[in-house]
Amino acid sequence: MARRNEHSMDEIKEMILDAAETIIINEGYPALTVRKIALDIGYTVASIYMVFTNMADLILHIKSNTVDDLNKQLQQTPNCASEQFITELGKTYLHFAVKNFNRWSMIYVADTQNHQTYQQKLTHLYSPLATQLGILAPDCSAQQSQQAARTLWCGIHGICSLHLNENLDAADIEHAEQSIVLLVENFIDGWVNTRANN
Amino acid sequence: MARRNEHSMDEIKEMILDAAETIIINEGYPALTVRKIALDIGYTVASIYMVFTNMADLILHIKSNTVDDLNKQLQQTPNCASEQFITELGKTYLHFAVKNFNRWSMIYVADTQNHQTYQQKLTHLYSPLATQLGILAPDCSAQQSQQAARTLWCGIHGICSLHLNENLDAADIEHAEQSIVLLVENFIDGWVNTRANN
DNA sequence: ACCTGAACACCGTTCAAGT
DNA sequence: ACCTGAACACCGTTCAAGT
Repeated sequence: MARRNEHSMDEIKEMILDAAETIIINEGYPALTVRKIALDIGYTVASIYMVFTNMADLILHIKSNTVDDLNKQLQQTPNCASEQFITELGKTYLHFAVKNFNRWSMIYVADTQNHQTYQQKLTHLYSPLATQLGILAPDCSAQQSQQAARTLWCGIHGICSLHLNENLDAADIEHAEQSIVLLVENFIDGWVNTRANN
Repeated sequence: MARRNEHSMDEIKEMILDAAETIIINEGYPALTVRKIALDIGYTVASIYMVFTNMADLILHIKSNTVDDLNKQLQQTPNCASEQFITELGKTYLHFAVKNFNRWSMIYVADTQNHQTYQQKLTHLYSPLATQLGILAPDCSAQQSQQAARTLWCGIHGICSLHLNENLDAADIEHAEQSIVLLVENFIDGWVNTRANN
């Protein structure tokens, strides 16, 4: 053994990330171990530390990839009138969470490694929401619509988080979706009314 | 050693829970280990398995105690007009989360051990909210106000969850509080308006 | 009956040594 | 330069054995 040179460092890095992602998808985040990754890619445990400083570093990369995937999905939401569009964004978020539950439930897990760039990615997720809220209340400042977007986004996330916490059967997903619709409709109703009365 | 008979089983159970809670408060959930608990109470690791079936069982007890404490705090929210009262409930939830961050951030962590009774405790937290929403919209059914309460509660939780995720400095707590106020006001505004128009 | 000590099968991380 | 094997310091859980 030693000095096989079968793969470049970048290739090994990719193999590790792929293997880790597969383990998470199939067996869940807690089942992820360096030893299992090493076994899957046919290298030793120590070789993983050639390309990642530690597990936290590896996990940050996976979380980052997940947020990228989520962002792409959100951007594919069909364009339509503001309120309907925001509801659709919420539904897209929910369905991503359901279909990618094990990966999704990791992205908000606190981590000492959570870089600024990662945090910015998370914040960027609801920027289309801010745009739409600005359109719905033209008199409000950019800061106000940004704040409202964050609030509503947190709300949507909270619904997904608590509804999917236990079991993700069809009935619970349906409830979550109805809850998102209710939240968005009432919030926007209040948001538009308050501006109109000023 | 062996057969000391210094403490009853119930006493040992209480000692374990106290020690575990202290570790969580001071060092965080990930720092909790059977070995650390055993060291703190002056018993062996194996003795913990005399009173708890496993770590998951122990943790469920701690989570349950936390939810009880949270519920007591919520019930002490001063009584006032419905909308204001709901806002105060949200603020109380936020401040409990801040003051008891390490314990609070555990209560929604999924667990195979999460019994029905525990889930019911979590659901019971927002029952006062349902009452108030019912008062605000007298024509709606109990099921509707229950659903609205869950939605709003999820929203409040989402705000706390995402705002306290990283750092809990004074500025971020202030932002979270403003966000809760914004969510509650707009949601209730929409909630009352929609009922009024029917 | 109460409690221990030691074992078992795991972890993440490191590093001298081999090619 | 690339990669390994073995060690280190941890985990949770179990159970025969001691008083």
